[in-house]
Amino acid sequence: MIKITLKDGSIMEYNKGITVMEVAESISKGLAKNALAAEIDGEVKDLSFKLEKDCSLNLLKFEEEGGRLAYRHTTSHVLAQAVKRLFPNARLAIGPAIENGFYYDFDVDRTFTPEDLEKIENEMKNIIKENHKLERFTLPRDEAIKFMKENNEPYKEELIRDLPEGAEISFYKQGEFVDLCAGPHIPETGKIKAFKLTQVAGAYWRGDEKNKMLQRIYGTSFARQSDLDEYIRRLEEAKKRDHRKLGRELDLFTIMEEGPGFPFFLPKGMVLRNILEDYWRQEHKKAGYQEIKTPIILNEDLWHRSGHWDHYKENMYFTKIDEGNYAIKPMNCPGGMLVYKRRLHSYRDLPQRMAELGLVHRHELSGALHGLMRVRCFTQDDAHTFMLPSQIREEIIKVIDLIDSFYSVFGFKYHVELSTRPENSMGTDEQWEMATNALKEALEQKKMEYKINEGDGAFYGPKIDFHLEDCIGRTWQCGTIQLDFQMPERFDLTYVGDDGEKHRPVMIHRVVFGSIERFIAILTEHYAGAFPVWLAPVQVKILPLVEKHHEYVLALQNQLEQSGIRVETDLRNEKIGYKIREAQLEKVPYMLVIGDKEVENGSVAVRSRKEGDLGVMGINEFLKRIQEEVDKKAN
RNA sequence: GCUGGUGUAGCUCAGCAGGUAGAGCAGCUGACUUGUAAUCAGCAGGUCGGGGGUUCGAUUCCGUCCACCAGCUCCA
Repeated sequence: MIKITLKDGSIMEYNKGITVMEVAESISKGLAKNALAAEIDGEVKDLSFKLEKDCSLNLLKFEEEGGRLAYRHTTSHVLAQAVKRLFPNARLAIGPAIENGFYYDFDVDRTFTPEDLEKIENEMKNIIKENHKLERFTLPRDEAIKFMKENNEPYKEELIRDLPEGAEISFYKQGEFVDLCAGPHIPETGKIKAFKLTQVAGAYWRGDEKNKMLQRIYGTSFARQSDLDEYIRRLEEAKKRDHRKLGRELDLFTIMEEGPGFPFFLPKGMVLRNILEDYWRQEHKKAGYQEIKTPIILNEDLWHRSGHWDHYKENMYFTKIDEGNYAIKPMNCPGGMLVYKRRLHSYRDLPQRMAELGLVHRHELSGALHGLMRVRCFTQDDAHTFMLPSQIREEIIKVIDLIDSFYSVFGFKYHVELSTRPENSMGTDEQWEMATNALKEALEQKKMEYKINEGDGAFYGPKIDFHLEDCIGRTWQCGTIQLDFQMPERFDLTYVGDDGEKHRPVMIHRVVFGSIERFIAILTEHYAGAFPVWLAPVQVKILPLVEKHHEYVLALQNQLEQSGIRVETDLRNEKIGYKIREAQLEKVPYMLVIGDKEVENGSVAVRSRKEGDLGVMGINEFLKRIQEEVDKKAN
């Protein structure tokens, strides 16, 4: 007998060798029906897994990540099986479950068309109806390679060859289809209730652009048809929030053919941008930062000294001035170094925090450009802090707190990643270890959960990245904190210690918004263009009923503007419904309807974008209301 | 940059087996003087992404360049 600890803490006894499925059946019929996989001592396994010793067991349904991944992973196998039936020449690459679905990469001579997808979907339905059992088996390495050779699957063969020594090589068989796979999977194909193939795209074998481009079919699956429908509806909803569409409709910014990746900010976008920058300046002043501005073009020699020439040249633009070679800055740090170096510093003056809203230019691949999210010039809300080694942790924590205070104003959720030393980086292992540990310690002291991104750091140091979500769940890196021992070395930065000797300061690079452009894009999608009053480019729109009210309206506009409110008036000769409709579509937070009654007793009829008609109130009452909302930065 | 797709009026889109284009909204003009999401009428608006080739003739066919979209790669 073995003892099995269930999720609720109860301990059950079973015969050794019992399968997970049998345990599930013994607990309840419903559970057995809905269970897709199981977590056994923390590892996700198939339901057919045999329990041989005491363990903890947590049955996973679609609602649990482990169950969901197994379900979608099996759907991807069904996709591969259908493709092999319809296109026997297709070679299989990989087919994992991903965040909102799954994909499978194929090497095929022809390109899949939408009609092909439809045919594949139909074949998948057949496979589901045929209800094949998924059977797991393992092979020793040489047999596994032989097996894949016989099946003419060169990509699978390569995968097996790259598996570490001693790794178990497992396969899953469903009907005539066998795939190399670590699993886990759901017991049979018939359990898949609702799926859809969503798109085809190219993808490099192993994500390396030097390798062959394969064809990737994306899809998703759900335990219920209604959930799939809801997912599709959400995607459509998200399209309406796309900042590129809203940016045009709300006249915030534009990107023209004449400047791919170089956005133009229009008057309304500038209002938003300036509010963000004003707020940023105010908060940074409070947090002990001084502001500087460094030039956009600097001599090429500087970039040799900083290491950018060796590590970042591909992304930089260059120019010539009077026969001299110059570079357009892709980062603000070298300029910041020069500012620090302009004079001697005492240990008493550290930490010194120098902030800069710096416009940087980077050559991004044309295919990577994406509205304001991915551009070729953007403004970083940068800062470089120079400090004593003993001040590192405290400074990092201060930055973490500052970033958190910004994001919470907008109600953003974020997650944090720690990126470690990349290939082709500067410095010694000791320096990197020290820097990485300092970041870790700060995160741990803050009790923050974080994911580690091996090899994803900057070339000069490790970093903590803050990722925000956009409207369709993609995450974008915004804030980052990077610890740097290299630049101070390269630029021979010093401070004078209490011993009267020169010492090397440590530096951090950090941004809060990341890029003002990207942050505005995320804000736009987050609010679906309906910015809260404190951010709205136009806060109030005054709508006179007819011409005789214009005089009152203009005086009212003046009064509100004197109080710092951003106001527009609609003096056109149109019906009130028409003016309201337009203001509503422009997502203006407040509309003031002005007719005879309002003119007579000096009031305004207030309509809120969110709540509709709020009734008549005095001008001062309205002013108080809106000013309070602005002061609170209400969302 | 790579793979696939797209490019027609300010916006959303129709059209063309090859004979130089049309709608709605927006704009302008006029009428209407209006109480919480579209008043009516008229007018104007386009080298059909750029430059080539085939053709008597190309917005339509072919190749090329540019831009955009999705994904890959890369990143704030």
